[in-house]
Amino acid sequence: MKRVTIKDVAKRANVSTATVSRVVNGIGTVTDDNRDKVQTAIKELNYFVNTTASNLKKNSSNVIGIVIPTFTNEYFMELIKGIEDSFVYSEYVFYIASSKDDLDKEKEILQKFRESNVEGVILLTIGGNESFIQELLKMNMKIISVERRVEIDGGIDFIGENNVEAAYELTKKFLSEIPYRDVVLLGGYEELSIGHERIEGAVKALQEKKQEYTYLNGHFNAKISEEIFPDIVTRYPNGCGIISLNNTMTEGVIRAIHRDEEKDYSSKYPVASYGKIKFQSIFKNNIIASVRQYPYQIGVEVSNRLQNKIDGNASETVTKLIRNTID
Amino acid sequence: MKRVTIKDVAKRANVSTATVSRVVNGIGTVTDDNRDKVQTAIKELNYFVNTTASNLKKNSSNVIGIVIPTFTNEYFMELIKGIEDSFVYSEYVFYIASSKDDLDKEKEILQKFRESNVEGVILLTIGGNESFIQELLKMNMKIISVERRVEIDGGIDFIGENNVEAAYELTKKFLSEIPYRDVVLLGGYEELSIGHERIEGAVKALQEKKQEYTYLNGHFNAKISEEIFPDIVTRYPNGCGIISLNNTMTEGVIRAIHRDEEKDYSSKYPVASYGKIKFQSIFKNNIIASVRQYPYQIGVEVSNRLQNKIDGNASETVTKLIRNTID
DNA sequence: TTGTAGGCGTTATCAT
DNA sequence: ATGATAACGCCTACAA
Repeated sequence: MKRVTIKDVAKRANVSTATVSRVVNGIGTVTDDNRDKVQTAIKELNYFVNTTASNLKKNSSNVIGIVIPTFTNEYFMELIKGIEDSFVYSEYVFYIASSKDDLDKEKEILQKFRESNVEGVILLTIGGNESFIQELLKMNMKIISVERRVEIDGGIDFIGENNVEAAYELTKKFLSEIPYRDVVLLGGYEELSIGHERIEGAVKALQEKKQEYTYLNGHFNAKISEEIFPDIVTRYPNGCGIISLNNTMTEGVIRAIHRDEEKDYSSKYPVASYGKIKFQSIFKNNIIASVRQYPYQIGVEVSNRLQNKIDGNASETVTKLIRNTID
Repeated sequence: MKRVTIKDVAKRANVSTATVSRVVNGIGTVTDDNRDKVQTAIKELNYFVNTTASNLKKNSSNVIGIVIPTFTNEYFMELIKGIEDSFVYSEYVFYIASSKDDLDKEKEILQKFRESNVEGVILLTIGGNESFIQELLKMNMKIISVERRVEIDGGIDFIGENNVEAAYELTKKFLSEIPYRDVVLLGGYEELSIGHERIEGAVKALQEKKQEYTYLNGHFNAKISEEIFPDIVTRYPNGCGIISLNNTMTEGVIRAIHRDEEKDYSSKYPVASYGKIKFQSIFKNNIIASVRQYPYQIGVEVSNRLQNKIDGNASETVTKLIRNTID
C-alpha cells in the first residue's frame, strides 16, 4: 500500500501541493473554499504528514535528546517529569537514552543525536567525554549539562544543585545534634561533581567543628553500602554517626541497620542523608538529618533554559543552582 | 556554517557521491585506494551522516516508540531497562513518551509516532484509544501492547502478567495464613486489565474459601490508600486482613500503619500485596504474602518479540504471559 | 491567492 | 568498480 502524500491530496482537492502544504502548516494565505477542499481530501485519503521529509526540508527535527545514566533512578525520573511537564512546544518530542554508566555508550548516544539533528541535548554525564562534548559545542549544538558538571574550556550551561553548600549544612546540623561522637563519612563518585563537591562540603563542616572522621567509599550504591555497615559496627561497636552523601547509600545503610531486629542500632548509629529515601518518615529515628532535593524543579529550569536557547535568547553561558533544604 | 554533506566529501576525495555512500554504508564495491581517500576526506571535513535524509530515502527511521503512563514508576523503568538491554540492533533508538494517564495525550503520541515513521511501538495503554489503535494496526504499524491489554478485534500482540492467576494464588496463600478474619480487598483501575483481572483472581479465591470481604477502591494510588486506612480501622477496630492489589497502594497502607508508633497495627492488620515495595524485608511483619513481579523479564520478551516483527518473523498475533511468583 | 519548480542530503538503479 | 541521476516527501521562493 503506497503512502499517501501531499501530491495525492493536491490532486484530489484540485489544488497545488503548495496549497496543501499551506493548509497543513497553517501558514500563508488560502481561501476558505480551498481550505475546506483540502481538509476533506485529507480526511478521505487519511493523509498525515511525513515528519522525516518535513524535517529534511526545514533542517530541523523537533527532537530533544536526553542522556541519563540509568532509567531505574527516581531522581532522574522526577527530573524528566519536570522537563516534560514544563516544555510547552508541543511539536517537540523527547529521545531518552541511557548511557548505562558507560562513557563509550554516552559518546555513541551523543553522536547519534548529532546525526539525527536533535535541536537540543540534555546531558547527565557519566564523565570522560569532555573533548567530544566540546567538539559538539563548537558545531553549535545546544547542550545543557544537568546535575553533573562537565568541566570544559569556554563553559557549558549547567543546572544542578549546590552540593557543597547542602552537604556543609547537612553535616553542620548533624554534628550539632550528635556531639562527642565518632563519625563515618560515606561518599563515592569522587570523579564526578556530585561526588567530590559533597565531600568537600561535608569535610568543611567537619573541620570547622574539629571533628575527626573515617572516610568510606560506598560508590553511591545501596548494596555496597549495606555490606559496609558491619565494618562500621566492628570499628565503632559503641556507635557512631554516619553521614551518607547519597540517598541510595542511605537506603543500604537503613537496610543493614534493620537487618537484626533484636539489636537496636537506631540510637547508636544515627544517620545524616544527602537525599530522601522511601518511607523516610518511618525511619525518622534513624535518619535525623537530611537534604531535600528538588529534581522536578531542576527539570523545570532545564526546560525553560532549553526553550530560551531554541528561541535564540541564550547568548551567555549560564550556571544555575537550585537550592536544597535541610530537614 | 554550512553543513558538510556527502557531496563535499566526494569532491574532496575526487570520487562520486555514490562511492562515498558505499564507503559510509559499507555496501557495494569500492577499491581500497578509493576507500582510503574517502575516509580521510571524511575525517578532514568532519563529516557525519544526516540521518533524516537517509531515513527519507530509505523510508525508515530506526526509531522504536515507547508509550508509558508516567515516568515515575519503578515497574515501568525496569521494563524499559529490560527492553533496552536486550535490544541488539544498535542502530535503533528509543523515543519514550509519557501519556500522563491521559488518553488524548496517548493518542497524540501515537499520531506523532506514525508521522515519524517509527518502526515499532511498545504501548502501555491508559485505555480508551482502541479504535485509533486499530486504525494504526490496519496500516501495518508494528505495535506490541504490554502489561495492559488492548481489547481489539483481530487481536494485537500482548506481553504481560497473568494477573488473574497471581491474584488468586496470593489471596489463597493469604487466607490460609489468617483464617477467621475479616478481609478488605483494596483494588482499583477496574477499567484496565491490570485492575479487573486482579480483582477477578482475588474474588475467585475469596469465594472458594467462602470468605466475606469489603471492597474498597484505592485507585492504585499511595495517597488515597493511606487515607483509606483510618476508615478500615473504624470499620474493623479489632483488625482485618488487607489484600492490596497493587504495590503503590501497599505503600500507602504501610505508611498509614506506621503513622502511630505506639499503636501496634502490625499484627492486627496483616497485608497481602500484589507487587513488592521498597524495604519489604523490613516490613515483613506487616506484609505476610506478596506477588513478585518480573518487569525486566517482560521487557526482554517485548524486545525479542519486536525484533522478530522487524525481521518479518511474526505473522501470528501473540499473547505471552510471564509467570509471577508468590512469597 | 495560487501554482511551478528547485532543492534539502541521501540512496540505489542503471549505464559505463 | 564507478559515476550520473532520479527519486524519497516536503517546503518555499518566486512568478503569475
